[in-house]
Amino acid sequence: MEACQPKNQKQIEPTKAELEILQVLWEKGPLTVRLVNDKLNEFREINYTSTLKLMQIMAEKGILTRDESQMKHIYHVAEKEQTTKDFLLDKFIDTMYNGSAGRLMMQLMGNKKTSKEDLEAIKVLLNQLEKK
Amino acid sequence: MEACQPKNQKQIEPTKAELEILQVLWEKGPLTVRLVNDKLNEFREINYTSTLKLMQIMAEKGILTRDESQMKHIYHVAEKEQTTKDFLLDKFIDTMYNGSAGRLMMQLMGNKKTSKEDLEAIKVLLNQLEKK
DNA sequence: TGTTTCGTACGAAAAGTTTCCTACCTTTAA
DNA sequence: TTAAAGGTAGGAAACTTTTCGTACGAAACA
Repeated sequence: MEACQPKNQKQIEPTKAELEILQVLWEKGPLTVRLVNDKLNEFREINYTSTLKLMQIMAEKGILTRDESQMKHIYHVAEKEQTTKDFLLDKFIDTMYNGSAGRLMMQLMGNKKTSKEDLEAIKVLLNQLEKK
Repeated sequence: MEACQPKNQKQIEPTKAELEILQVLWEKGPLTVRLVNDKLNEFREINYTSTLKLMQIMAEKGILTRDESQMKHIYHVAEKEQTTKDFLLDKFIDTMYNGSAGRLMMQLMGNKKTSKEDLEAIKVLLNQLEKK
């Protein structure tokens, strides 16, 4: 079987289901399909072969790579987690805040989800950035 | 024709194309299909009836309401812009940062998209929040 | 050694989303 | 008063994404 070539083009945008799988792999590191599927089933019912198929497609697209040296293939995330997250964050900011990260910040600061600790940490970071 | 009832359930998640339309309406306020379509065509080719259909579907789903008193129906966003954005932001934080707004903050602060002015504004906001 | 369990591969059905054709009505303008 | 322009409605085609059935090979085990 051929090695899976990542398409040499701009960042690939994962679908919703693909993102679920990425989350598992980001958290746990390289895994077999079985283990990914078990994890997914903690949240929702999903057939083993469905997860398999999805991960095979992701490998074709170049989102994942896999180690086929064992019978149980091991799937790895192809891009660095941070690279993908940066990309998705940018896209989110573009569509939701006209590309202004500041506006997103504003919304976050007013958000109940931002805790006191978060705000403290931000202050520290701000000071660090300022010194440079 | 019946008034369009928003489905009485949890927040509806707009699709990609629906979000495009929401963006136009958020920016411009209530509009006819024609005007929304014109705006969309500044970015990409899209047939008038496609936009019409989409907006009709959105009305059915309760994402939009419409004023049918004129022949040219006027479409309004049903939810407050901020409500929808809060919802989408929450979802984004959940999937990308395990629900921690702080982590998103951290990424933003390190991001090239956050300008000096943004950082300044954040500092001001931080101080305001602290005083309370 | 047979049979059960666990793995991959592949194709296609099912579901969701987007696009546009066609029909038909109203308004506008020649 | 007719033709053209512009509006809505509805259905179906096209495309994308998700799900799973079936086939078949390898490993585990009785």
